Amino acid sequence: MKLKVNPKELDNQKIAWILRLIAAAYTINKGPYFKIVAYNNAADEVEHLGVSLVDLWQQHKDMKVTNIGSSIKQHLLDLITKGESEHFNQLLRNIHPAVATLIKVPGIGPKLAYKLTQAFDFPEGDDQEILNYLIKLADTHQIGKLPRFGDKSEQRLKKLAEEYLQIHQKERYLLSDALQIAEPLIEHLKQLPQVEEAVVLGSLRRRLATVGDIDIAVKSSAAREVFDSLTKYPFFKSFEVVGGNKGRVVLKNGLRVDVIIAPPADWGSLVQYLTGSKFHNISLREYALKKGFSLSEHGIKDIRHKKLHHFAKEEDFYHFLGMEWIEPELRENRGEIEAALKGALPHLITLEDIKGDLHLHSSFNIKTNYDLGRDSVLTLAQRAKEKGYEYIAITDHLPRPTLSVNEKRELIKERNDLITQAEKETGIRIFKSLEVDILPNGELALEEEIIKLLDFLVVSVHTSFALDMTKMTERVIKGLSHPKAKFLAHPTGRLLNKRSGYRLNWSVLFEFVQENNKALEINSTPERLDISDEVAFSALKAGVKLVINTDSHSVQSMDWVRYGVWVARRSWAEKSDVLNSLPCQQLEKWLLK
DNA sequence: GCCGTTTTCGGCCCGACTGTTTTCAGTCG
Repeated sequence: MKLKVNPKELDNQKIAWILRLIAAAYTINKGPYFKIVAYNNAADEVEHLGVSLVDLWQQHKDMKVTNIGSSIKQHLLDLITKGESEHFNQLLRNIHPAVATLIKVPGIGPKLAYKLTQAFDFPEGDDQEILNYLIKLADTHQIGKLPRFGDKSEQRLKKLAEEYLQIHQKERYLLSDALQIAEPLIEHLKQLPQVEEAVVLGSLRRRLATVGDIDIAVKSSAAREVFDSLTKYPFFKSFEVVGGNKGRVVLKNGLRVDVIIAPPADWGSLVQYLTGSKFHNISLREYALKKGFSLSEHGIKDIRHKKLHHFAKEEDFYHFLGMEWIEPELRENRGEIEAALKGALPHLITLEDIKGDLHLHSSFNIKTNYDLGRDSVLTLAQRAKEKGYEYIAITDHLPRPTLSVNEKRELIKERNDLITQAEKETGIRIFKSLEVDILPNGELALEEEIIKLLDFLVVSVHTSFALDMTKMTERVIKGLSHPKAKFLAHPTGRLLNKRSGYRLNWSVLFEFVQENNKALEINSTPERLDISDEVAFSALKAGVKLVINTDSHSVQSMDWVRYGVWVARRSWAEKSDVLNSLPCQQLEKWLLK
């Protein structure tokens, strides 16, 4: 096959797929093992980059990306500039295009894909066409005739292809949805006398914005009894599989939860292993190997003395390797192992550090074209008090632009009186603010006479998402330049599982925000979580300050702040990086300056 | 092909599962 791409469509997902295809080509051509590993590592890296690789290299030509050295970079630059790479095409010359589709299917690797395309006359079409052909081959029992293939392989391949065609579009769960399923189940399990502890695992424990599945570990020596008791869980429907210490529970809403029972003596090793991330664990094993240890879910093996050390506590697992215990949110292979060895891990911000919410919508009828909140200013303030906050900001959307300035002024004055009243009643400091649209030309959609009546402004983009990166960056910077604009809300406009958000030149924006004493919001709305932890991580490196807000339209959603705090923790944020962890007086110095 | 607390050469994670076949290759998380 020949690889020809449209450079404009080269997003990270596609680049990663191409790198995996090259790794597959090396595997098929029996190339050196280390090159296969290198290309796969490069693919992993690109997939987890968080910013577009093409954008990155356009902004900084000599930007270093881990696991992409001079060689791979040159080939990728060929793709970006010319739409193809001679080196890649050379490697792919004996390989049928269908291989590129087949290796996307989990369960089909390079060798199997190659064998199939050698044995049969695959079409050169899209994924659907190729996989339908594979299904047809299985149905007509042609695969089973191949050497070292039988009925079972045939059925397995058919099932894999069908699942890919169906499930492949399946959305990942939002973190909030997964926790709503997992947390009550954990509580149920913890109440059993045979259960000492129960925790979520994997990306759920690391608090990723979205998770692929829900896994729970249970510390107990009585696997049988634990599984029996699960049938009494109110939302239990059936077991899909149970065997030994593992079981998959189907809940009444159809969702599946994997439960694994670990004996107390090995709890630490198992939970460490199953929390991941994969890349954290690989790095940890590489480090351990240099010290003569081999790591697994069973414990730490001393290679020379062939002795296996068991760990009841996860902390002890890390301590044994000579490092601090690492918070799950940090386990993404972003330097946490080096930091843990030096005793230099960040002191991550906690939920208790948050002193107020600076992005809340009230039910005050401000005659806006957008949604009103459901609860009054007073109700929001009372809830803030219950949460132990010192302050909040009421940041309703703009009054309709068709209203006259006088009408707007009357509305804002009426609302200001209401806020002052609620402030008196609750003792919570309430800032008078609005969430102001940044128009496509960068101007704010609100008159200066009205802005004067407010303490500060939250600015954000709600229209014309399609501007190119440079124009969008100029737009938000111009919007943020207003002296009263303090932070950019939901900076990329992304909606998880729905839209990817607009692109910004991050280094330019970071520099502006940092130099002008502004901030970027981590929006805690579960379907936003915007900015992402990857972007926040780079923002903090550039010295940018953050604010963590809920963008609540009701009192209930004020509790979403924990999701924003988790994003911040995943980006290594400490209390001092987040402005709404400041006590009220200090916050005012920044906000009202 | 890439990397660096064995740092510019020498090494590159671990165990389980599956299917097919008597000892392992391929794939995954």
